[in-house]
Amino acid sequence: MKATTIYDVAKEAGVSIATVSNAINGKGKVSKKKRDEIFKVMERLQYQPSVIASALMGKKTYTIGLLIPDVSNPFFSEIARTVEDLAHSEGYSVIVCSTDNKDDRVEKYIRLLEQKSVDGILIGTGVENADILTQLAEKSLPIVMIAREAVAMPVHSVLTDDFKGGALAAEHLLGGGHRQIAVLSENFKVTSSYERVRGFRFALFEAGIAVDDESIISCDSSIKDGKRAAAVLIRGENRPSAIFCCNDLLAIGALQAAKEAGVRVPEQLSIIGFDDTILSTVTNPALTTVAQPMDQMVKLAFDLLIRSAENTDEIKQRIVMQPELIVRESTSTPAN
Amino acid sequence: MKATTIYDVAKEAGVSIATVSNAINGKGKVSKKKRDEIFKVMERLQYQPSVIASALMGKKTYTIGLLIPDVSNPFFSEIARTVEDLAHSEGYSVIVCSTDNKDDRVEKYIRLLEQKSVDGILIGTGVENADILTQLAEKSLPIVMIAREAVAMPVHSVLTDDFKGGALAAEHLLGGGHRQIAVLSENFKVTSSYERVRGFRFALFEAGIAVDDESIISCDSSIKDGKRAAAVLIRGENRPSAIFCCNDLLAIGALQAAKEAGVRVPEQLSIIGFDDTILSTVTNPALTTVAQPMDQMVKLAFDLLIRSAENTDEIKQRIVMQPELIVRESTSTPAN
DNA sequence: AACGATTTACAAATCGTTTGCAAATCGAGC
DNA sequence: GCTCGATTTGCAAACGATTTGTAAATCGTT
Repeated sequence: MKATTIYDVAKEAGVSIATVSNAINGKGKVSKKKRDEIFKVMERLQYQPSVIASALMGKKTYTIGLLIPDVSNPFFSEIARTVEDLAHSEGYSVIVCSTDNKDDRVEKYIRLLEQKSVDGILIGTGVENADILTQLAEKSLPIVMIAREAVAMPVHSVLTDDFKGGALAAEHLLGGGHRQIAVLSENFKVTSSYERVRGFRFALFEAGIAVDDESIISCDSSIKDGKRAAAVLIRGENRPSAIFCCNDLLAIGALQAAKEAGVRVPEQLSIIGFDDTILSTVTNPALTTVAQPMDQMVKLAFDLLIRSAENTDEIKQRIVMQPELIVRESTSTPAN
Repeated sequence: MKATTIYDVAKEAGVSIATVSNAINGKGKVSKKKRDEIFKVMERLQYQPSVIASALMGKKTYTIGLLIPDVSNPFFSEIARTVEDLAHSEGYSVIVCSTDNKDDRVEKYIRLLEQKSVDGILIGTGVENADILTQLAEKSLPIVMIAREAVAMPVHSVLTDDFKGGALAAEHLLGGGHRQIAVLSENFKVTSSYERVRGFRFALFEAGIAVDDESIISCDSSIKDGKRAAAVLIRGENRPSAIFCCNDLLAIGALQAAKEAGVRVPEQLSIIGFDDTILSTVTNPALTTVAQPMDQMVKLAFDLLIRSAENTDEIKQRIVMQPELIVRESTSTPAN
């Protein structure tokens, strides 16, 4: 059975389609009597305007895209959920795209979203070449980067002060008396991780502590890889008394490596994560970590996205939020 | 700058739009010479056909909807990721909708997806009234339920034998010598949970063990609620030696309640979960749980969805998969 | 009753595709 | 060179909405 169209409603209500359209959108004047009649018919026929057709006439599609590395990663699935709630409350739907941080996927998905005429794209994954974003900007497709740096790109962005976050972690460890400290990082191409490590090292440097390069390991962002990398750190000849991990996944890997090696956390080894995902509350010991105010960030980013749909060529904003240290159980003063 | 349309390509290539369309879709015959010319122009102009316009002509939108209770819940975010990968590999995008198990949301989101002319909907959340599904079936909008029962509904479904899963958990606990057993369940309106509990109790019944009603608690599906509910069980006068939780979230709540009450898991209390999410590998002790073969299930469901788009009014299938017990560290023989 | 001033309703054009059918082109056979 | 199928191409009508300009209906005044 075909869906009912505006023609069916018009015929049934004895008016023209223009009048039905006006009644629905509250545009031109429609007498109360006809309007009531039209709504009654719409109700009876279960009429629902086709978003497709009205999008073709240049109206919005009420759909936005969300680009993230991986929805099944708790950090991003929490973002996705917040985006979704915000979006739905304003009548939008969201198409989720997991890029696995692969550049070609980023590009492919952006093209796809463009073809589908989304009203905007929220990007929470790294973007290599600014070209594609410039093209979209020219087509005035709103884009907002979230939790990722976007230097020299024609887009709004809202992110955390990752450098500061790294420093926060360093200060906490320093305060606990740690001197032998290692770092577990995601691939340095991920700017947020790079900044975190930079901030971390800077704070240590200021305190007169050096981190030798062998104690900084970078690997893929997964529990498994974190575990493997942490294992070599732990088995190494001068085992660190603390490990700073660029995200919670890596920190959990480290926790597992420690457990397997029989070293107790936090008594023999302190571990600190980043992101404050649900995972960090679930481990035992619970993970000390650095939190980003994600809900606020997402809200800001979403508003920016929707607003910039109306108000294009406005100056691109770069909003940076402050991270916060969340002390739980995985860190302490070193035993020695 | 406006996007390039099929007209631009046609004019530039010196042919009609019909020919361009044919060249793209490989429909009517187009001479090699013109086809090459057309593709060259498309390349040069960066032409991308508008999905909107072609959808209006009755073609597919290459978009599907995914209805789940909550993307930020690891069980569902893992499903979402699998769906997404499958979808993208076939050129589809997926709109994710979190329903929080609220009936009105389910209905609202389905209507929304319908308006947007998605090619199909994958439902992983409970649906109260079959009416709405019947309507969609009449409009021949393909629907597949996943991990949820759909009795008397005109849709395909692929799910786990939850009854069996519950029994598996019971047998494991029984094998460990437990006799004093409690159950932590999600709201019984969630059919999968209901079945799990039913299967669990049945297996105990067959072994001659009874679970008194006070030892079966149902609450919202979250760590916090699980913790609260488990706490009363643990503090109760005759503390169980084992708790069967209908999903991993509740099990983690139980784990936390135990930790807080100072009872050791699994020495003093065994806890078993359900779903085998990433969370169950992260806790300490790692969670014994019942796994559903989600990847397979999602693949099956997706294929059913896409295939039933072509082949409508085919008989509705109900595929049921077998659950598997995953023994980790949170269960053991009771201490007494 | 007739007038202009307002409302209200409508017909037609438009958005960017697909598609059935007619027109044009082509190659081959005589 | 002409005719006849076969093959390519293009025209024009959808698809389901929005929007604009204009005609018709309504209203209040005199």
